[in-house]
Amino acid sequence: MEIARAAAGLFVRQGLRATRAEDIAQAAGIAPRTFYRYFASKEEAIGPLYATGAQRWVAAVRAAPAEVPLPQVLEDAVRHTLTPGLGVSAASWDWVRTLIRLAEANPALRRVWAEACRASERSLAEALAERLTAAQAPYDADNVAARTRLCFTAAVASAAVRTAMESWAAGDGPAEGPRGPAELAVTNLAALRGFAWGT
Amino acid sequence: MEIARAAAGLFVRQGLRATRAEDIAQAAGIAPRTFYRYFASKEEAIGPLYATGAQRWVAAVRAAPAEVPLPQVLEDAVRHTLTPGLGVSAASWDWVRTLIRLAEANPALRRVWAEACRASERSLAEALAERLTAAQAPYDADNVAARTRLCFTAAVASAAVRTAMESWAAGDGPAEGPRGPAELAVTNLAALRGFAWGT
DNA sequence: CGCCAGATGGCAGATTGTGCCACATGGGCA
DNA sequence: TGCCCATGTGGCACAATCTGCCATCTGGCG
Repeated sequence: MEIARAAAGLFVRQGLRATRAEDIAQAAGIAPRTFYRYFASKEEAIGPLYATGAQRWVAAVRAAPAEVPLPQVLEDAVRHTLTPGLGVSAASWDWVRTLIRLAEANPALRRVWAEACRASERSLAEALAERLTAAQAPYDADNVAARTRLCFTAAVASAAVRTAMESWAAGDGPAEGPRGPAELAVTNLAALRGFAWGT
Repeated sequence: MEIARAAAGLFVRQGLRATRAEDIAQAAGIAPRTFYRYFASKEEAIGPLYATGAQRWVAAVRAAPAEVPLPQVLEDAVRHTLTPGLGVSAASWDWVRTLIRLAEANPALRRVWAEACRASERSLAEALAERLTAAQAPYDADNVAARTRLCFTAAVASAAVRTAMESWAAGDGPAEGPRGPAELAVTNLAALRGFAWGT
């Protein structure tokens, strides 16, 4: 994580191209060889920064009791994790915007971002599966149709947050208020009124 | 595209790790230097294979008249492009399954797949924007809320297809019939009955 | 024929990524 | 205390990946 911060700082300050893996290692106070023990490439170094926010969100979903209806759970999780001041400082949101823009601008980093989104989508799917079993609902992981439905639900929920983040980052609006990522995501979820969430 | 096929063949036959960029170049009958003129890395070489199917689908959506309701357009596009025999041979579907599994198994290739999905999602968003303007609907690309909604709609539709493909590829069912990718995708779209598609 | 634009590829070299082994640290155990 | 082992670290060499620069080829066009 220290490494990730060091990498992000260098990428922003001097560009992706101009920073070598060795530079990141030096900035993080480790040997180049050790850097490659943690990350397979220099781009991957900022992966953890992309992942943490999503992990908080999924954790919030997972922590919700199975009795609460899913749309409500998702909305609450969004409000609790994507709002400045709640665990994430306003300055951090500047970083988030910067990093997402960085990903937009660079193919190699965009892949890292895409992979992070995918990973969070997958862990959300697992969380949803747990909810189903917790609710005594019949869920057969071997059933192609059931699994597809679950993955699709996770993908839709995940996309609501992702597109909100990306749209917000592309513009220059504030991180809070009706144009902030949290409210944009909630709006997306609201558009899903009528979606068959799968009990 | 010849290059992509050559790369896929080598990746499947001898593994990603064991095939060097030079091998792909040789198999495709070009010089290593030329290979790098087309692709930034050896993994990227199979990107076109991931992209073509999605491009066909988006093209089908774009070709549909603006009068037809969007859910219907998406469903028709799915049936016309994801069904064996309609432009894509059954043998090709074996390749599709193999390539998706390859992506699942390898982080580097998974990123290429994720990037391809993302690219198709973006071009679908553009197609939807065109539909809106064609239908004389007010669409303001500078409006954060409007853009978010459009991107989200594209993401949801794209996810319906993507999760269908991935679920199908993960199992060993046939490429046609109710467990084929086309019907799985249609089922996903059906779950969106009630989704506010945005006129 | 001369010229140009675009595609190709040879070559050198910086950078990336990896296998192998050595060293340090710290905890458990006789 | 001395020994062993597990774990994290990093040096070193080397294969592989990319890139910049320039030479060559090819086809169209006046």
